[in-house]
Amino acid sequence: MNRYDHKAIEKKWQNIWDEQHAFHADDDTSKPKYYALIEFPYPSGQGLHVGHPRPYTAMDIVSRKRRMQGYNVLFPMGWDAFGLPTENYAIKNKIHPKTVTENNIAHFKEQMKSIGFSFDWDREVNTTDPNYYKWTQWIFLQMFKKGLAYKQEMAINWCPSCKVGLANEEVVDGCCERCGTQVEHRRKSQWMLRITAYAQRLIDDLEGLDFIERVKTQQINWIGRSEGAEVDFIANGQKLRIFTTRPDTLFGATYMVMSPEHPYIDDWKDQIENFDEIMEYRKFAASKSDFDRTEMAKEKTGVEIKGVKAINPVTGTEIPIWISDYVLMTYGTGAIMAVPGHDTRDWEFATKFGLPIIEVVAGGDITKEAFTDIQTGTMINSGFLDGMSVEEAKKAIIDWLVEKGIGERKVNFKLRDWVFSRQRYWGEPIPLVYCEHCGGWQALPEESLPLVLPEVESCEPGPDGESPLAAMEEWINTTCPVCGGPARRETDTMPQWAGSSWYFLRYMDPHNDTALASKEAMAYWSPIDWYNGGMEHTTLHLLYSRFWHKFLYDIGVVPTKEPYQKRTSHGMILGSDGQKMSKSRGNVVNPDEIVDEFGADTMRMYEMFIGDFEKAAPWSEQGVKGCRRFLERIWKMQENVSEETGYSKALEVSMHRTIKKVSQDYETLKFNTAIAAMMALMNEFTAAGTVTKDEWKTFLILLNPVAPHITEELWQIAGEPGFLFQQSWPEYDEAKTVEDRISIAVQIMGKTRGNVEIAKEADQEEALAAVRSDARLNALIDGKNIIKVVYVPGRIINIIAK
RNA sequence: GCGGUUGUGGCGGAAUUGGCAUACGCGCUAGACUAAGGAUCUAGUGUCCAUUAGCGACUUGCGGGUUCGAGUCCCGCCAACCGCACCA
Repeated sequence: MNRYDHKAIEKKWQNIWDEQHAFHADDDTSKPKYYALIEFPYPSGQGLHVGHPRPYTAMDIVSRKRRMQGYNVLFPMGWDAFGLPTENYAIKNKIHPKTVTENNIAHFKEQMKSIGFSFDWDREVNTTDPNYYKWTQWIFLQMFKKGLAYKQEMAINWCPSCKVGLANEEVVDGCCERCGTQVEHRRKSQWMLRITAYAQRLIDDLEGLDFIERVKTQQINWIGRSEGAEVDFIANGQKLRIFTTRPDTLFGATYMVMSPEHPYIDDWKDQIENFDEIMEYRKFAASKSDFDRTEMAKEKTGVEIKGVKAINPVTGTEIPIWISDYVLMTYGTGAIMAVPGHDTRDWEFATKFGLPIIEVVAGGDITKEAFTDIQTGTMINSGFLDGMSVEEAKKAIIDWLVEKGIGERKVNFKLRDWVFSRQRYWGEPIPLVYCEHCGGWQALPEESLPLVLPEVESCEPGPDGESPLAAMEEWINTTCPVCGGPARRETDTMPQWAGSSWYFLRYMDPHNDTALASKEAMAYWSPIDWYNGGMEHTTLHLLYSRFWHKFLYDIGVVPTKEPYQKRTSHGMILGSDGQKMSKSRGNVVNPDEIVDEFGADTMRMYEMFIGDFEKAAPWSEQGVKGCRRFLERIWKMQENVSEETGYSKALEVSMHRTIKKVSQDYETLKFNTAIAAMMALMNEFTAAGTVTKDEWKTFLILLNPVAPHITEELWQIAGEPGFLFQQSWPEYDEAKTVEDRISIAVQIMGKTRGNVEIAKEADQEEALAAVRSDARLNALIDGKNIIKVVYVPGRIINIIAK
């Protein structure tokens, strides 16, 4: 027996798989299909991180198992390669981002190959490839044509020193990450995608999908549907519309609050007595993010608008109008009615500024805090609503508002439209031109796609924060596709999210140049059977891609309403100090070193054994060694395989039980317990001293998805024909998963006092008899009156005796 | 703050979903083999008490409750982690 030389073995099998295109998915419609997907990575300069292989190995296990179960499996890989870090790296090192991307991809690919994933490399996609982003642009154009893409003024983070727009991530404590300058908000006209038009469907269609619950609830909460009403107040003689979820409390509205950005403020400039103060506050609010502005714990700030008043439409009372940063222009109507008696934020605000608080729902003590309970309260001080429950009052007031023509029922969503413009180079060009003559934005003809990203000398943004493309006059100046006159190209690019919103469709038919994928390929492969990814993508990528897919469904491009049938999520791998791995903490583990020293199979196994797949787990070098030891013991076991066939009597139950356990655990993300079960079986093999050929073969097949190289090698050494990865998944016999005689726990008065061995199908009488025949246990109940016996077959017998 | 989640030995974690808490692995202790062991094998290993011995007591973040029986269900606390819309 040779020693276990992981390097030679792994290289050997990886080459064989490559040469044979062993994991290529045919469009073979005679077999049932299985589409397993993991989120394609952003190929960063740091290379693969030990966190990446965790989900990849998990879905690789599922894919390898499915192939053995007779499925035609699509398990693809690609690159989500546009984005900010590449561009910043390119600027800093004066290398073209395309070159940076190519290098990073080559590195990632080599690393992935060394881990032995069964990806179908013939279907690799790359979002920065013009043949790919041609279709990203095509989808955008369809959205534009359907009115789902529109331009709007939006605030962006602006570093006045670097003269560049910043991503939220590049803003640390309100300052620029690179130079530390205080970040300002600038308004800029941006392309937006109307995801809000799909808000209700994005909630409704979750039903029937096999997504883990926390993903569903997180998406539902993010979309944030709330039912309420819009009501017109009269402010400074004109209608000022507000949204409220508590129209029942209208009688308690003692003042109004507007967002500092509300356009009425400018309209009222001449009436407002303290306009300068208002403008100052607006500037102050603009320096903060929405996140900071809405933070509950912070001290409330605000300014009263002097010189203008509002009228409460139900009481006719004149009330003051304030501005405050906690009211956002992006939610509702940008103005609220404040009911300090029954809203926590309003209560704090009113208390701080000495505004009146009126109780309109009885049941709490509004001198101490706002009473917000909607179940138990009764309406008071509310005219015709008095005596009603909150629920009844909501209906009654909305009917009243509708009748008077000053309000209506309204459903609002927290979800906001998607800011789709970036003033950056390394992204898909937006295929639109602006034509003065035609008076607006015009779509490029579809035949002219892709609109290729022009070569630039430098991808640094322009002096006013415009896209680097804005400096390319030759490229910008073009002709209008409608009138043929002069027109200018859009210089903003798309965000990285664009390419990742439909990549799973491209895998179905990656080389098609007449459609994003053929109808046949999509009909066969849709939907994705299992998509695993990080929880951090739940409310952005996962939601964005569902939105795009629904749009494509509406225009008849894709065959299903939803892209993903099943969604699961993995936990993060932390550094050995329990902290998130990061260069600055110095706790990053490089997978190459693990593969080199211990082997890919060891690393794959350790990443699956490290803990609950869905939870974060800290890396441990000792744990890696433990897995390596297990593989060494398996390697040695090859010497103890007999010529006998079938399962031996001594191991029969364990074999069936382990097949059952491992088969189930691979389906339910319990990879750690599947491996534990195989370790336990291996311990039994060791204790038995020898195993039959069939026991060995079954064991190798079960382990193959986790450790594909060593098992394939051992299969060959055992002289078995064919490749291991082409074998059939083993079956088990349920009846043979339990011993004939089993041990059950005996409790007396609820305390565990011992065990008795009984037949597996024994009834309560027999179980009790067994307890009686055990002298020690019997002594505890002898002479006592048995009041109650609880017998759970196969588990426990509990005897209550006095 | 809002939303999502987690809390079990020295460590990673397991527990058929209300039924023998601590499977499996790591670490540790002792022994074997050895020139050597940071290799391998064997045995032991929750805490406390007792030790000629156990039918002993306690234990799943903290405090209550339901139940024959609670890590699991209910109520109230505490702590930690993830996301928050231009990172991917």
